[in-house]
This record gives sequence, C-alpha cells and structure tokens, in this order.
Amino acid sequence: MSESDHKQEQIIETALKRFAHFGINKTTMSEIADDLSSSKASLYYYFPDKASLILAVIKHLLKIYHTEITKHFRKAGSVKEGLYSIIDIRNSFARKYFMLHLGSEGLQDITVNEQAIKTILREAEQAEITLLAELLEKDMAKGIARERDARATARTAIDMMIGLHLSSIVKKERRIIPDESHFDELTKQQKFACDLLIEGINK
Amino acid sequence: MSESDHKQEQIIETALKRFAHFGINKTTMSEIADDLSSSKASLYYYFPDKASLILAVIKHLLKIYHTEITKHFRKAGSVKEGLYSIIDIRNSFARKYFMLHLGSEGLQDITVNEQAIKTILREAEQAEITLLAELLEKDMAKGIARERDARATARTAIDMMIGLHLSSIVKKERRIIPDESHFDELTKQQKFACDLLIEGINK
DNA sequence: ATTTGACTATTTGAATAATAAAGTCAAATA
DNA sequence: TATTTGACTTTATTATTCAAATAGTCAAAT
Repeated sequence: MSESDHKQEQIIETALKRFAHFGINKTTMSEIADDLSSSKASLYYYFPDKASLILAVIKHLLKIYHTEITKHFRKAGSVKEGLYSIIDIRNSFARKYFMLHLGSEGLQDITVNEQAIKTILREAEQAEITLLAELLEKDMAKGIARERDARATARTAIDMMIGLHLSSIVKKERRIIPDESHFDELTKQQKFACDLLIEGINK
Repeated sequence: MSESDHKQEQIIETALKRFAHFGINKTTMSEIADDLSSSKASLYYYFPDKASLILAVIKHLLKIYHTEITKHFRKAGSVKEGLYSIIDIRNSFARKYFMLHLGSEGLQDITVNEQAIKTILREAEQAEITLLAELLEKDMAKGIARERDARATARTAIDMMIGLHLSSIVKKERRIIPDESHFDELTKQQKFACDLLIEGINK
C-alpha cells in the first residue's frame, strides 16, 4: 500500500467514526481534518468533494460487511445457517452504524449522488443474494431443499428480513435512536420468520 | 342515524376524497367546507379541530378496510387464501389512498396526535392478526398446517407482507408517487413470498 | 340544534440576512 | 515532485422577519 493509499484509508476510517457517531450531516470536513490533526485542504487533496468521501466510506463499510458475510458463509452448512448469519451481521451493523441511515429512511437531504449510493447498495445486495442462492442450490442438490428458482427464493428471503427490519422501524416513534432491546426483539422476530420460511407452515 | 351523525359522515367522506387526492397537508378546512357547500365554521361545529377530523377519516377508512377483509375471510378456505386477500386488499388501498401516507414514511409534520393514530392502526393490526390466526387454527385442526403459535405466526406473516411493501418503497426513488406497475410487481413478490411461507423451502 | 359571516389567533412560506460549512489556491514544506 | 497548509472565496444552511394563508372562535341569525 502506498503512502497515499494509507492516508486515504485513514481519512475514510476517521470519517466513518464521526459519521457513525453524529451522522453524515452533522459531520464537517473541518472536524474530520481536526481528528486527523491535519488540515481541511489536505482532505481535498485526497477527495475531490465531501460526496466522494461519503461514497468511499460507504464502499468501505460494504466491503467489511461483505468480508464478514463471506467468512460466515464458508462455515454455513445450510440455507438456514446462512440466513441466520445475514440476520445477525445485518443487525449488528444496524446497531453500530445506525446514524448513517443506510437503506431505510436515510440519506435524505444529503448533498450526495444518491443514485451512486443506490447503485453500490444494489451491487452489495446482489452479491449477498448470490451467496445465499449458492447455499440454497447446495441444499437442493443434497435433497434437503425443494427444487425452486434459487435466486428468486434467496432474494425474497433477504427482502423479508429487510422488510421486517423496516416494519420494526415504522412501528417505533420516528426519528428516535433505537435502543438495544429494539434490535434484540427484531432479531428474535426475524429468526422466527426465518424458521417459518425454512420449515414451512404446512405439513 | 341522526341528522347530526349523517352530516358528520358527509364531512368525513368529503374530507377523505380531498385527502386521498391531494394529501392531508394540502387540504384546507375551507376547501372541505366549500365541497359541502357549507361554511368552515359549520365544520367546527362537528369537529373540534382538524386533527380530530383527520382521526375520524382514518378510523372511517380502517372500518371500510376491516369490513372488506372480514368479507373475504368468510369465504377463505385456508391461510393461503386469507393471506392472498390481505395482500390484494392492502395493495388496492395503498394504491387508492397513497396520498394519506398511512404507515410507511407518512404523517410526518402533520399537526395531529400521532400517538392516537398509532393506537388505532395498532388496533386494526391486532384485529387482522386475529382473523388470520383463526384461519390458521382451522387449518391446524384440519391437519393441513403444523401445530404452532397461531397468533405469532399470523403476526409474522402479515409483518412480512408489510415489510415487503416497505422494502419496495425504499428501493424506489423517494417522494415519488408510485405507478400501477409498482404495485403489480409488489403484489407478485408478496404472493411469491407467501407461497414460500406456506409451502416451505424444505421438503 | 344548526348555520353563518365576520372576526382573531396560529401557522406557513417566501425573502433576507447572518452564519457555517464546502471548496480553492498560491505558497510553504519535506 | 508529492503533500500540506492558512487564508481565501463560494455555496449551503440556519435564523429571522413579515405578509399571506389557514386554523379556529363567537355572537347573531335561522
């Protein structure tokens, strides 16, 4: 890694810390520079504008997420284990990086190319579907799972988990920072839903 | 029905039409009065303030919804048919009354007792869960469905359908009025998910 | 008991000013 | 040459004002 790349990484990680704590809108470039004991102008040497820094931070975060998911999926022996990993990792990220408001309501009135963010979120989503679909195909090959369009099924299963997350947000008071118990209950419901999905309601 | 009750009903129905078309915020009390060829002051004879009119309109709407659902549930022979009814009726309401933004993002910055609305929405939700749980219990008695906590299962199934709806909103551009095809696609995905839920992924 | 016109009180929205933050650049540094 | 910086300009956000729109009231009329 070059000197320059290293500095970029540092900026991204520092920005992420502030974003996660105070939110993107409440974080100024000067503050990030101060955290680095550097100058604002220096930041602009590495990133053309705030929007591209935000984008880089989100990409960074998605990379971590993907690494984590991949690690778990290598150990997962079934679709169920895969889905459980997605639930746990997603919720731990949601807890940690709630202030970023990725997905759900967020990113509104942020001066950023919303389309670009949508695109990389979409890509991350596709990668996740692929991983789960592969697991499902293995289960189908083993004769554990019924034959069925693996991608469509994986996509719907993930959408359901995301959907339950969104449902839980909507039911809470708006604009309130959720507490630990909120995520605990959500995880419980998602796993219950997951079990339903896996086992099926009918005999 | 007394004369007074009749006038109240008229006001509610007129208000609903305007709310559905232009949204609650863009509808003034004067406009509602004009639609009724009446005076604004007259409205205030029947409703103490705008907030209580809004609440009455939402209650009215939920009553219609509940009637519709109940009608379908009497004919439904299985949980699957029940869930399909919920999907169809919910989506038809979402199409028709989108401008009210019930659930999802909406109701923000409306001068109304948000807690009161949450409460009646919660009640409506509970009633719906009860209906679906009854159907599920019948299926369990018939030996079609596995034995399982009927209420928790019904609740999760409905939450999933709502969740998929929310997912679809989040994935679209924000603050855009959705078109027909959006709801068509949503319905399709919800039914696919419903089938998964019912049949189960595994053999 | 209900309706109304004429009223007041509140809220909203547009315009403006003040402030803060984004973004630039020539000169300095290493 | 690559990087950093303080001082700068530009752009965006926030606070403030004020007129217009809307909510809400009430005594008099039906």
